[in-house]
Amino acid sequence: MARPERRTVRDIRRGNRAVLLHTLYFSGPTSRNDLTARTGLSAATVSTMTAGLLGENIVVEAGQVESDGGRPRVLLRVNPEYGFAVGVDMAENHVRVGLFDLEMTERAKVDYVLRPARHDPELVARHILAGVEVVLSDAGVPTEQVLGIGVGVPGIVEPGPDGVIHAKPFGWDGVPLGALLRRGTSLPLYVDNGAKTLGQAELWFGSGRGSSEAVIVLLGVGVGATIVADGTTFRGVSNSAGEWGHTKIVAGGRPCRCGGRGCLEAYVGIEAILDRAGVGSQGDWEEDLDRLLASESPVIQETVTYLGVGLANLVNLVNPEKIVIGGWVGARLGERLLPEIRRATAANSLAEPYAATSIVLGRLGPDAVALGAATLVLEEFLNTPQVARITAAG
Amino acid sequence: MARPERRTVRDIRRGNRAVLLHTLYFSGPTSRNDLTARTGLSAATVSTMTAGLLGENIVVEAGQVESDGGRPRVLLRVNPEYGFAVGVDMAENHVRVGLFDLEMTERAKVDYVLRPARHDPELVARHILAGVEVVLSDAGVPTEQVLGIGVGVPGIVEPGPDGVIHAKPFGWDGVPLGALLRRGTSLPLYVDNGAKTLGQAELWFGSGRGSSEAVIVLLGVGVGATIVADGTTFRGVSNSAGEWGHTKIVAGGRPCRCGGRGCLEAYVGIEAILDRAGVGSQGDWEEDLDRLLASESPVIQETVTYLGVGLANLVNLVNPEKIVIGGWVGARLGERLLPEIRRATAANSLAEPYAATSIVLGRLGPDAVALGAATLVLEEFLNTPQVARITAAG
DNA sequence: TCATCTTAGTTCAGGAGCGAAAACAAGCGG
DNA sequence: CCGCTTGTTTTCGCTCCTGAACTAAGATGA
Repeated sequence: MARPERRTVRDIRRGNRAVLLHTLYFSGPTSRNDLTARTGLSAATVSTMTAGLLGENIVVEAGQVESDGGRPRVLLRVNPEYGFAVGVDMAENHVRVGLFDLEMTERAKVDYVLRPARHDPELVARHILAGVEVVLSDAGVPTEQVLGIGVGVPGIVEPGPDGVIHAKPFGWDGVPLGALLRRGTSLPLYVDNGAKTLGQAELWFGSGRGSSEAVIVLLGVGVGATIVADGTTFRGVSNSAGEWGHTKIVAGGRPCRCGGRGCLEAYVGIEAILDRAGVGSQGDWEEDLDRLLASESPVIQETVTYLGVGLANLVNLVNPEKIVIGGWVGARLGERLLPEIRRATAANSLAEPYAATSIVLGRLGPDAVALGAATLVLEEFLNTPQVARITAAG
Repeated sequence: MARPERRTVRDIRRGNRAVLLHTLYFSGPTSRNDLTARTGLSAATVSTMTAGLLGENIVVEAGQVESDGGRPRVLLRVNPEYGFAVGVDMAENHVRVGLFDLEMTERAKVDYVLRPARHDPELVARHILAGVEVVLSDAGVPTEQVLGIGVGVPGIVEPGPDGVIHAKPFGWDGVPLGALLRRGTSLPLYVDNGAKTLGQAELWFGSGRGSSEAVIVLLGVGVGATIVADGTTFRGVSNSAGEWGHTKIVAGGRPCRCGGRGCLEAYVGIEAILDRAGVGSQGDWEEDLDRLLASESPVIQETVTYLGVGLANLVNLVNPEKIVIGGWVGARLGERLLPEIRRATAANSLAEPYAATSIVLGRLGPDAVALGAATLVLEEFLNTPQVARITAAG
């Protein structure tokens, strides 16, 4: 049962401020006049509210545009330099730290290679904290201007302030990465599963843009998904919703590294694909996959079929408007096989939900995880724009 | 991306009124004093708001309770007779119409048997409309006091005002049942999938009570699910989310009546269970199932395993707090095999989400579909309590 | 019996919001 | 320089919620 919450008159203000900021952010330079139309707020409210935002330097003017014989419109936009967000992509073999302005333009970045089996939590945390220092000084951004740090990690992230991670293939079971990081910084921290941050990125800035019911799947070493319901990431009760890679598509089938059998990941994860093709996994996975795709191996068609089953299950269960295929394996497969993937999905879904879904490729490259992690910070900023933040600029 | 909506000061009133009504409804008789604590609203607001609700006869007094030496508390509750809701269960072989008061006590009901292959939409619509007449006159409730009619149907219901239904095994493809009904009544209509109305009933009044992240599965002739996210039924983009029965658990497996292969329903739907056991489906399904359960057939264990796979996929993908097993097949299986079902689910889920989920049996009997359909009306009433409804009583 | 205590519920003044409309601003055309 | 058009700000009235003062209603005990 839905349990609505009490509201007070101040919530209106906060809420409408968020509406205004969202609109301004996603519509780009907009006049006050346009804002009244787009938000449905009265001109009066837009006026006073924008005055406040301008005063706080959250919003800046962005030129004028002449109007049909009358007073020209003054364009406004979110000040991209009002604040910055750090996005961290912590993956199986590297830690990547990026600094983004509010328009999500990358201002600096730094990479650390993780030697296999060197996933010591302390070491990773040190890498991340060092990375933050580096990108800030490279870009000349003072810490006070950073709105927060988002971190995308493999595995399941418990809800709660400590950012506790469970990542089997990693050897992490209950590592409180958030707590480790908080020892080295007082900035707001957002730790989330990497598939979810990638999903967030594609949803806001990539192929998912504009959808409010969508699924973004990640095909890489691991297989995961972000389910978007009503415009926000669906997390379930303990933040692990979307573990698509370990749903079973062949009861009792191939063993999976999770310990189970018949998982989707045991068919369409990169290791599984190469293994099924009998390709030695000693070399470079990307090269191996490319060679396999270039060959006429029936394993390709099988992979497409299994992927179609997995996607069809999402179509039936989630009924999304859009499915975005992301991750580097997804990109390679999709590049050449998208029509076949669509056909395989159609063959395994119910007609009505399939007809309502469009299946597309992700648009963002390998940096999507870090970008999405930074987007967590942006999301918070747009939803609850501080009123009393002290700005250095201005 | 979440897109907040503009609010005006009047929305607060409406919203808080809904908060108050929800609290009153679900907490039963409650004093104003308690209401301030439970809702977080100030005593002043509760006072004026309840005065309004009392004046409109939506809320009535329900006795007093003495307080430790001071003025006794006056208890308030939603007036169960303020309005009534009709709930219709339209199934493969019957149409059942029930009249419920606001407390969801059944005041009258009537059944019509549908002869197989007599699913003429006009006929069904006539049954429903006749049924409404009958229950109203049986209970002596005038039409003006009816808040709406909810209808639970098999198959997929398109969003939109016409209640268009797609139900393959039924021979209905694009039947606008809502529009047909509207020709015979001007009451508000809510047409929804039967698995969803059952889910709604279990969520509000059955085993799902209090959960805001849950899945209610329906095991019967068909197999379906209601996914509850943030306290409300998750519908996807075209209202067909939750088609769990046709998700694939064995790629390329047994053929299903939907035309696909390897669907869950082709393993745990009643026809599939009996078929796999080699039981002739001529007799009564319920008897057949009971006999099968009493036997030592390995088909039972297989069924549990397949069901476990299906449930585990829900656990991994949805990460619910609770899974409620409903439907008559679900009840029979669960009665004897719940521990085995839990084990099978555990064996196929990731540890973290499984640990967060409790798997329980539904508590409502065979009338849950009709009750849930009526609950659609109730939900609307609680969320947007009319301000100017004309009441006969009072 | 009645003053006092305790808890419940109501009323009122004050502050915060929004919206409609009037006022003001800023170009354009003549 | 004067109207005209369009964009933005200000003014004013209304609604809402809240805290505090106030009233209501029973219990207690001298």
